[in-house]
Amino acid sequence: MTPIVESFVMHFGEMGSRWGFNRTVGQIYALLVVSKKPLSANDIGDSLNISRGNVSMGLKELQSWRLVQTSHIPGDRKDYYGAAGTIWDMANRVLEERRKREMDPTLSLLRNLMLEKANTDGDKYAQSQLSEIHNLLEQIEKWSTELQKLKPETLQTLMKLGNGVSKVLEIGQRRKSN
Amino acid sequence: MTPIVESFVMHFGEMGSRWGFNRTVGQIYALLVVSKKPLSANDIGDSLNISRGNVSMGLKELQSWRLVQTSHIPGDRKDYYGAAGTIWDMANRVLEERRKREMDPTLSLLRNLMLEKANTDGDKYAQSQLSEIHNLLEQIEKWSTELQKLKPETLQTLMKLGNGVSKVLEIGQRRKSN
DNA sequence: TTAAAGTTTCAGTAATTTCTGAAACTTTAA
DNA sequence: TTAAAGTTTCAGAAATTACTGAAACTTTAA
Repeated sequence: MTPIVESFVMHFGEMGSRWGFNRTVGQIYALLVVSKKPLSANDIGDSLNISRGNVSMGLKELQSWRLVQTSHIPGDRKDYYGAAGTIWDMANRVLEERRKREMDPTLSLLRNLMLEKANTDGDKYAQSQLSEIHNLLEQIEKWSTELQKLKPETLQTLMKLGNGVSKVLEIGQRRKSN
Repeated sequence: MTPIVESFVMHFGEMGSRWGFNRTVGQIYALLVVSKKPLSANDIGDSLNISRGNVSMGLKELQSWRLVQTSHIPGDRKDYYGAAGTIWDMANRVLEERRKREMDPTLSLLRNLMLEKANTDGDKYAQSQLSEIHNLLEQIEKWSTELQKLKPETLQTLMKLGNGVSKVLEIGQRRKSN
């Protein structure tokens, strides 16, 4: 690894835990992203100095995130791995996976708790708070799911619009009420 | 704690690490959110069965996220803690803090690496990938910052619009080109 | 069908993160 | 000014999470 690649890979490793995967997984993915040609599991282990078993676990995890692609070389039984899709796809996958892990379990718990009978005054207050959180989370979840369905270009337009979005919204509102 | 409150608190503890803080911090915050009246550090420690020191650390952390509010009772020296702001504020704080922790360090590293001289062909490819990631992150960062500046109502309108946003955008586009 | 090449699993070890509890420090009523 | 009440800090213990390396398993060319 050249110094540039190495800093990038190490950084992704350190950030990994914040992004929802462990160090090794982050390093492997980073390495694949900056490698022009696909790498074998052994190549990866050698570059990163991690055990063969760990490489295998990491690749499995990345596959579950649909972030790697395998390819083959004729006459060679080895699997070769590369980063799947565009950077854009990557961001989508990460968001999606995080939604699943960070929001879905909470939404489901909140739904259950909202159905429980509140016996005390305290419980009534608690449930009202729970329901607020539930509504907010649900709205965010719905919205992010729908954003992901937009064509990347539309999303880019929207993002570039930034603050200006309120102006466009006003126009839309006006049209509606006319 | 009633069973409802307890499940909620425990769940927030478990989710904590995914949301960027540790178990205790999650539990404390959850407890404050569902408590009508502010609680003293001792109340919190007793309810959650965690050490006094740990409560103090947790509250400090929550304060750095600007998620708690202190209040006082006349003739009582103790600090009393409650959840700060609305649920909406909470979501904003969490997003903001996570942006800081999850994106800013990476953006800054990428900027540096893009300035490095690429000596090899591999490095050139790596840098081109880095720059793609950089651009995407920067766009997301800018956008999310601007979204946060919108009035909650505007944001709600936008969220409710969901997929329909593309229609409104088209209208906006048309107006522009006319 | 065999064996070489590759992949996966898993028990034990290492590293990291979190928590405790005691001690130090701070504040204020008397 | 004192001491009681409250708060903070921090070194070490406990719990959690990640990693290694060896062994088991799978695949396929010959």
